[in-house]
Amino acid sequence: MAKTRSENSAKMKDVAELAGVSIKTVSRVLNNEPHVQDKLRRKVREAAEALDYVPSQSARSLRGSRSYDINLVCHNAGSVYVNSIQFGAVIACQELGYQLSISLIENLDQMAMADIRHAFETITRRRRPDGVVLLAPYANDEKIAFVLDEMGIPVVRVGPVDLQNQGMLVEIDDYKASIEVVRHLTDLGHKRIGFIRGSENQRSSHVRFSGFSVAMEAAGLEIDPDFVRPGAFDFQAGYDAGQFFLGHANPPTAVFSSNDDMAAGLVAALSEAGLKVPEDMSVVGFDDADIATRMRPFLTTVRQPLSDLGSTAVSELVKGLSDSKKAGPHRIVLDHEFVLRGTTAPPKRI
Amino acid sequence: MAKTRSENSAKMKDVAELAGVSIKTVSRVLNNEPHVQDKLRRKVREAAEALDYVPSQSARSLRGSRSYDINLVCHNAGSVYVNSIQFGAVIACQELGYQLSISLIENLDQMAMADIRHAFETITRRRRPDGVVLLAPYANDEKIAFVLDEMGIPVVRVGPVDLQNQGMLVEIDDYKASIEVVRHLTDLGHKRIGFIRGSENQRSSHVRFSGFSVAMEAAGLEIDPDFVRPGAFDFQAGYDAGQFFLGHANPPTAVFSSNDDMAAGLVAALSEAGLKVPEDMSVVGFDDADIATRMRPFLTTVRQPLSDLGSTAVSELVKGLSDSKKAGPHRIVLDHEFVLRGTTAPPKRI
DNA sequence: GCGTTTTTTGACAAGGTTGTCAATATTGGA
DNA sequence: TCCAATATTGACAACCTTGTCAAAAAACGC
Repeated sequence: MAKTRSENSAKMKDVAELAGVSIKTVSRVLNNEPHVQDKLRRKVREAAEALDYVPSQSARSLRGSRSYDINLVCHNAGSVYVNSIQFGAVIACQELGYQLSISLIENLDQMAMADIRHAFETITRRRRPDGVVLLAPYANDEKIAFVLDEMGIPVVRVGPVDLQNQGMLVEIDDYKASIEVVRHLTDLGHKRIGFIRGSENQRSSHVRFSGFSVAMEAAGLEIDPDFVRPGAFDFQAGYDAGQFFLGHANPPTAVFSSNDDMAAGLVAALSEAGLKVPEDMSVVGFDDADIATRMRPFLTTVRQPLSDLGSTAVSELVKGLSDSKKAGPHRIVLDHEFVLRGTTAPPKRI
Repeated sequence: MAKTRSENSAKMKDVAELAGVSIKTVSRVLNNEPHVQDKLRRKVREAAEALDYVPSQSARSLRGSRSYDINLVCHNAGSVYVNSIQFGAVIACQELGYQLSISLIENLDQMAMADIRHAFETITRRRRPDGVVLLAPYANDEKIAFVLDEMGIPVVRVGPVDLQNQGMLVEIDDYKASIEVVRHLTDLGHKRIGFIRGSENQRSSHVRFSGFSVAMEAAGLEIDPDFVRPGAFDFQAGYDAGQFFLGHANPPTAVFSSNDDMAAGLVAALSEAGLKVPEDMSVVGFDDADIATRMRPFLTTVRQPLSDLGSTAVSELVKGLSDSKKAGPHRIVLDHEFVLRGTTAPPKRI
């Protein structure tokens, strides 16, 4: 079989000897600390390179204050939303010399404060991550925010949040995006516009709905309460909403769905009933998920730069760590993009 | 802001004092080592519980031979395949007290042996993972296998593999599943059956095709080379295949697609041209991905227990680690499931 | 030129665990 | 009952870094 594991990988001591300096100086150079002559700095770098030296994270994190580990806490590691953000986060971590680890927490709703604290303490103590990336819906959870703050762990939240809590936040402007969607529909001449909400425990559901409401009002249009359907961001909810509209005497001519999956469900329901999209009803989604271009016609939607959200979250976190002065409240808004495709057209009727 | 980071989390020393034993005994108990009286064992467990003790992974991995870290190496962290496996792996890791970290390697095809070795050495030395889970297409890569074996890192491969290399492997029986698919179609009366291949660099493409071929031959049916279309596991490839079949004078009455995404593309192409599935053409996919129940009609397909593949890979890896005797070559085959849905029916014509 | 401040460098301890090995307690055999 | 073998326990070193602090070197002020 293979050779025994450890091998003879170079240690800091070896680098120090080769460079003719003390171990501590090597440490300083490799951590980009000041107080080292440029000449020595170069020597050390060369020695490290020559020996193909890779520092031991275990030793680093045991002794030092950094673990070079960032923990991504999420709810469902199977969803496109989570996975795309995670993808960006992994890339950023690799570039910055960090390691991304994943933690799953389920059923948080039913957890008492003590359980939440326990869950995070376990995550945290096992391999004291330098920071935590908190994805929706946890990004907006007060209890988690409190526990993590209490533990002094830097956090970046991803997604819309309404916590008073200061801290770092990376998001897109869901509100503005929703307004653009409505404007697109009203520009086409729609007046009877429906809306499919997302999960009640996700802040984005509320923000998108509020953008929708405001834009409708700004356009001088009434919102028919019948046309605002509930949903949980899943295909079936969109399908159900479709069934409802099909049974309605005077359905909306356009529907804005809080996400693509539901929009696809809506379109499926309509198509099965023999209705044409966009001729009989215009549909707009949100996310630009895979399904937006797997359905026919392609879905008009709003693209969220999910992978950028993930990488930005990580790089902000890391940036905040090296700034000795704790980076204060901080909100980064990435650009979304309205993607005009085939599911929207002027209304046939009014 | 928050309290300072470290806090006063319990250490092994504290547990030892509370239990009235030596530190080493605590270590033994917590690692399930032999040579401890049951009475002491219980005492230590209670003390650890009372103090809410969580061991420091850094110290453990610095001193000991285990890092309690498992590294998942994959290519594209955005795909459903990868993400579902990863999901299972995270769950298993959490249960077993391990941490899952993710590494992305791109463009491996173009990497020289030295680069591959370097990439893995970096991954490996940073936080010496106890094992590596290698996903397709890397699971079948000779160079990676060689490098990891040389480094003495235990590996579990997930997916079909044709390496001579011994080692652990977790997969489903793609071959058998393909045969079942063909049998289903022939049972329905189909004789002219097409096939859409997957990426050439994925072993599963070849295995599924070979199952297809064998089953066709067993059924006494000819394979029309025209009906075997290329693909890369993506929606577009299926769509393209559909276009081809639409232009064919005498197209197949049924098509077996190497995965669901391509099957969906195929159905989309047919629907756009006004053909009905399954009436005009039966379609079978592979994977039981989300899209299988997002399209209409629902896709007949083969379910891969992806998340189970991930959790099994991790638990086998961990099992292999604790068996002092290196677990030898080892192949675990999980059950797949043929999922009969709406895209298959007897042929209208022969 | 000499004392003082500032910059650069290194010696040493410490971090929390596990491996080694010796010491002690227990068991078994005669 | 006593000695040998075995099972249990603990003392101590070691793992590889970084933080602390003091020493050495350089720069500065007069």
